[in-house]
Amino acid sequence: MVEEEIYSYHAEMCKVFSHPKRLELINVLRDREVSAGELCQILKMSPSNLSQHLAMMRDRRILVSRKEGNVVYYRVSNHRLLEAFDILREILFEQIRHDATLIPEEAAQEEV
Amino acid sequence: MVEEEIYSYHAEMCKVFSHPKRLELINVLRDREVSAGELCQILKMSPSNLSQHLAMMRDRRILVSRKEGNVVYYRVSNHRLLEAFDILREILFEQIRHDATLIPEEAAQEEV
DNA sequence: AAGGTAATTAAGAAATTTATAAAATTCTAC
DNA sequence: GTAGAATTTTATAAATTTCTTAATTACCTT
Repeated sequence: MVEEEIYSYHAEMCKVFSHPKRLELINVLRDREVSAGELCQILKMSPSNLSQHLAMMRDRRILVSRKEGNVVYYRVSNHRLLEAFDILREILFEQIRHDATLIPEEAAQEEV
Repeated sequence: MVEEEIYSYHAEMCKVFSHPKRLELINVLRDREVSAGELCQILKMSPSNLSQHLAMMRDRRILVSRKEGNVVYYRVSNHRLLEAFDILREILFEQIRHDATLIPEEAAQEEV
């Protein structure tokens, strides 16, 4: 496999993280398996739209599913994904904290 | 800041990783500062296209720049980003290795 | 097998992202 | 200040992503 191809697959994988609802979904599945129907309610999305997001995440093997009767359960395929998720989220929080100190009123509050 | 908003920012940040050239760019900047012009050559991109990618990465504060004369140098703002980068890349490699063992010829080669 | 529920698929419109080409900006050196 | 190099910006066309609605599939219950 060529270097260039690897970056393409890597980018495809990262596209999973580039939508707020998909991030929320991953966070919901952090420590448990949840059915498509429950996910609809939790994420407040239409079954159809959710299903499309689930399909693309399954294609890229970020999620795996298990069918029980009529119900399909989803879970995260590899928990190291959540490490990456958390690192990026922490970096984001650092940025937000840093920005807060640049806003006079908020910086003043911190000094209290 | 609302939970929902955080996911949106988080997703915006992750969009940086969802393009193969941007990933390659981050990898080039892993351990050094490089000018826009050099990046053009290394990544084989037009100055204009590269500059647009650099701008969006700077907007999201994944990169920071420093100007010296009329040369602009770029570097990664936070090295923890590379931890996330590497975790995702490793997961990708695991997937590729796993797939290889499912292909008869390749699996046979591994047994040699 | 008929009806109901859960989930997926398909089709199409709207929004976003990406790449290319041309114009503009910034700085250096003469 | 004019010419030239490095970089950025603007405009726009092409490609991709996202969401909505409607149709379909899979499975359970009676």
